[in-house]
Amino acid sequence: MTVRRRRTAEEARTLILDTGAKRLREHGLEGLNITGVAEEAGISHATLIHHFGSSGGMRDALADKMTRDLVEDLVQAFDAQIPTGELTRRVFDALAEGGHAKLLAWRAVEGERSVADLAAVSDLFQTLMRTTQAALGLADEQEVQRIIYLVAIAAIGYGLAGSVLADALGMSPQDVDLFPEWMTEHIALNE
Amino acid sequence: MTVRRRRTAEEARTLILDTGAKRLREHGLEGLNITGVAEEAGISHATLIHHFGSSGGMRDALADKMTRDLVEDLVQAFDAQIPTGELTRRVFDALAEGGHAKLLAWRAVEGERSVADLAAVSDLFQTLMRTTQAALGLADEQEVQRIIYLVAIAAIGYGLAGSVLADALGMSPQDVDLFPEWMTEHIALNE
DNA sequence: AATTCTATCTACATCAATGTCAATAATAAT
DNA sequence: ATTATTATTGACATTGATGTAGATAGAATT
Repeated sequence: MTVRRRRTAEEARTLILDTGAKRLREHGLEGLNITGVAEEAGISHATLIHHFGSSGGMRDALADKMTRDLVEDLVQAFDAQIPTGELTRRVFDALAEGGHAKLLAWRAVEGERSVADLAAVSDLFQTLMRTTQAALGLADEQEVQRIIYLVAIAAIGYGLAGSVLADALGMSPQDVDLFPEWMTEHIALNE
Repeated sequence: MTVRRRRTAEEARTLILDTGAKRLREHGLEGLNITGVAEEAGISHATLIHHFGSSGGMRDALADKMTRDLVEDLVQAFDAQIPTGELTRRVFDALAEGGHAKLLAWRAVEGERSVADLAAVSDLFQTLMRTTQAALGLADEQEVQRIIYLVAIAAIGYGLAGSVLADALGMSPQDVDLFPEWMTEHIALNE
């Protein structure tokens, strides 16, 4: 009766996951029900189940996709030949935007799986170890490891609660904006 | 017919919220349904609604309670006369344990309200500004502010993904354990 | 002992979300 | 053209969670 738009399976999956990511950003975890996602995507919920098997299947696929996106963003931030201050800023920005921090929060609060399941994350850290070691001219591997760890956890905290904490502290937007550069100088010069 | 245990309203609310906190820790957000909480608390779900009005009412009350607990833990960490390295460790520990990080993740992923709504958090930061300024002997208020901000976001990231990231980085347990002290020295000496 | 208060329960009603199934239609292949 | 494939849908069944209402039973007060 009605005209049906028939997508390839790939297109359909992409449409659904994009809609899911949007709803996670805008409505939180409650937005990730197949009924709501299907409605916003303009398809029936049965179609959604057809492509992902179940509600949980969709969420797992979404988490995988978002994790890949996050790692991709980070890799891109590291690829460029840029000063370490700018690099720190990019990592912070990567975590703060696009719902990446919400992805981490989501997986943390659910408990089961986590972002670091992905082998790409470990690879990323390996690359980062070498890059940082070269950039900072540090011989001490443990020192490099700790600095990366610090930047990583700080970036996550920043993405998750950075703006809220800045408000509570009474930091000006300029201060927040300059924070990554300040942090880089502050922690790197001390060697 | 059956024997009924009749608690005071206060006792009942405490029982319910404690059970809710436990379920959040062990089962994630899905554990926070009134049916499940009531069952684990050994009461009927109607009783739960009687005390909190609705499912959302219970969750709000739980978030409030957990926020108060978190602030209380932090205040306690700051009260003692201890070296700043130990202080950083306590902040990190406070965030990592007791589901505090999960509370933050939960509120972040839901979006609406946030921990910093509580006036106590701002008060906490005011106190902390003075304490830190005195302890580090720093005159520059902005510098103090940035250091506190750094410790705060790092502690949150640590509580949320610290162990997972440490694994991905290949850090030894000892390294993770010594990290707060290292961080304190590293960021404070540079002035 | 009688009365009041209200925490607690059982039973019921409702609603939303998940998942199944068979039919349909768009596209590709023959 | 015919056939095969499968993305898509509407209708239905099921389940679980939320909330309501009236009855019941502890505990305090009078």
